[in-house]
Amino acid sequence: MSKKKIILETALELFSRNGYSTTSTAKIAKTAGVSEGLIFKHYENKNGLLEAILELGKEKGEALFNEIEKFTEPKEQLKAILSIPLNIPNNDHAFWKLVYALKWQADEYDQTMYIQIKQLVINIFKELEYAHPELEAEFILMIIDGIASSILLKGVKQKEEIANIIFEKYQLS
Amino acid sequence: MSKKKIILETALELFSRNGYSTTSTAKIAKTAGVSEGLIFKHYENKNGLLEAILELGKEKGEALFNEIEKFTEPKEQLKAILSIPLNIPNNDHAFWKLVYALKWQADEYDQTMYIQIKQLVINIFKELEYAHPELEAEFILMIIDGIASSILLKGVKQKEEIANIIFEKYQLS
DNA sequence: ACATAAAGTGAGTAATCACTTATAAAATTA
DNA sequence: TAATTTTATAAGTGATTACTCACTTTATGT
Repeated sequence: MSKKKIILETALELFSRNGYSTTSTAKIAKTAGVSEGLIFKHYENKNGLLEAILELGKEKGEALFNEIEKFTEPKEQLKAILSIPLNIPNNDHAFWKLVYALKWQADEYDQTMYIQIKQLVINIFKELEYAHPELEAEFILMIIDGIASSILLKGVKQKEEIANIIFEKYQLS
Repeated sequence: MSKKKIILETALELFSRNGYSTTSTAKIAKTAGVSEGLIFKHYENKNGLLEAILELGKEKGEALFNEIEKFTEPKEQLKAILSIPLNIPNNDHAFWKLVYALKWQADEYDQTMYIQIKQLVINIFKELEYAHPELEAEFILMIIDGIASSILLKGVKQKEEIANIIFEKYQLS
């Protein structure tokens, strides 16, 4: 693995575990086993390093989105969406924890992914002829965020059982 | 208001808006209109200042808890619990935003409030003869966290309508 | 009124911050 | 193989960090 990649992965790990602002470039360099200057050769500044990490994660989000659109039945799509936080791969754990933590720090954060998936959920509820598709979509995205937060922070043991409870409430089982 | 109190309120505001670690004691002093040294006279260090803020908020949590226990009917208690995030007073907004942000930074965070309220919800679901009271309790606390996060970060316009959607799903309306 | 304590200040402190620069080693190209 | 570019380092830079210290002002109790 190139030193450039090592820097990125080390930074992701440290940002995720200890927070962006409390992680110094000196710490990243030492942990990654490179000189501090190299960080600024490859990524022009600390924020550039963060953006490179987030850019890499965008592909993960889009892959997720495409996966859902494969399903034709709205109920199946809804099941897939509700299952997203329950199926976060261990590899992506650090990335999503960082994303969720950043929400609370930055003044503005990227909502394109949120808007995209919300529209998808609205359409699903329209097809299912719910009375208030927009509200139901907003609500379900809150639930998903709640589940994701719980998993990322505390770890949830009984993922299957939690999934069943949601599926029952939306008559998807 | 005493300068000690002004420091505390200024710090709460800045910690909440810009994050704990990115808020310097110099910035707090300047914003509060006091000398930087005074911060350390009243609160032994920066972390002590944070703890004083959180300590003050604990009472708010306990007051909330007592308010719920006043209800005798389990369904009414559940309604009250689900309404918590929807009824956060504007005054407490900064405090709760800080608490939620800190969850993602600190290695460990105080879970006593969570455990307390979880037990309350478990008992409610037992009384309502749900099949899996513990799981249902865990799930509903995830929902509450999701709603709270959404309100604190984005602000939710249609709080009433969101409340109705949840109440319908739990047959509380 | 006087002594003691508490509140408050402003100029320090060493350490750490993100970032730069000069220079060397390694890889690539001609 | 020689020239050139890329990768990497080590030792800096000024600015900012949390915190201290010597000192003054204000309040309090007898």
